[in-house]
Amino acid sequence: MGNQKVKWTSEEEEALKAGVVKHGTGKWKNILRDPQFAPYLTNRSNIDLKDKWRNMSISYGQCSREKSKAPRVKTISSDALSTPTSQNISSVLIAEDYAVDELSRSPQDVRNAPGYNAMIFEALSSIKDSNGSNLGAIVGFIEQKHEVPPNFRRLLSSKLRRLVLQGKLEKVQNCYKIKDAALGTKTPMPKQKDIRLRPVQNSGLVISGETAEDAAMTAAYKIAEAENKSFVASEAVKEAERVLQMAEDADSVLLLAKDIYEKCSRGQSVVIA
DNA sequence: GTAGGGCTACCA
DNA sequence: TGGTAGCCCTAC
Repeated sequence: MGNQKVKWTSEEEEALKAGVVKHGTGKWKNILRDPQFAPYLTNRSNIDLKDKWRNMSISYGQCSREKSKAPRVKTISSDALSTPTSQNISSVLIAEDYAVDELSRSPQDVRNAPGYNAMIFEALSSIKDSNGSNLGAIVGFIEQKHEVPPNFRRLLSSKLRRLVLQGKLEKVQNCYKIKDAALGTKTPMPKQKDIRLRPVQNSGLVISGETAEDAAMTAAYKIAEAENKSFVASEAVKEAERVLQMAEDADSVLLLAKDIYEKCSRGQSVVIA
């Protein structure tokens, strides 16, 4: 509201990245004091550096499907980076390669997330706390049922505020609850049992007791949920295949070691290429 | 001094 | 409407 936002220049970003490589994450003051980077960061505070690094990290780890297995810049410990070695720096470079890979994804990939409104209503109606549910509880509930992006908490916070402004949710202290007026009207919690399709002449199907908008939203929610489950299942299969492959590799190595041991114990010489 | 959450301008 | 990013506040 009126506060001018100053975009980070590429020079500033490069200086920040290099500063993190040299000093480690969380050493924002040190980076600012470093004469190597200070000239590029004169307009930035240590808080700015922290926020920018957070945003960069979130952007790099954006795709939820990779979050459990791919290296993320944010996961590099500050201890490891505080004493920069070639190995540490290479970790950063690997992370940056990953970042480039992530950034090359279409923004559309990121935006094809399931309907958050539906998830929020689902969580609030399931938790059923008369005092409402706080952000953590809602995030926890949704995380249990859906794959969520790394920055989901921030997204959800924005979404909740918007719903409060729209009068669909009520915020009491730090807890959110569904406004009574919102219950049973628009943006309902999609429940399968509430959707009853009945055939009519000429037009195929209509939905009893619901508007077309409600039905569309419910359908979209269900599709998104199904796609989510399908994706999670396919990832689980891939992971299982990877583990199986690793087990087979380990077996091979074990057999080879056993073979070498037996030959050695018989006094034979073993040449390893 | 830093981390994390919230707010909000801005973009697609 | 969904999402991003910069700034601010507060707790530790």
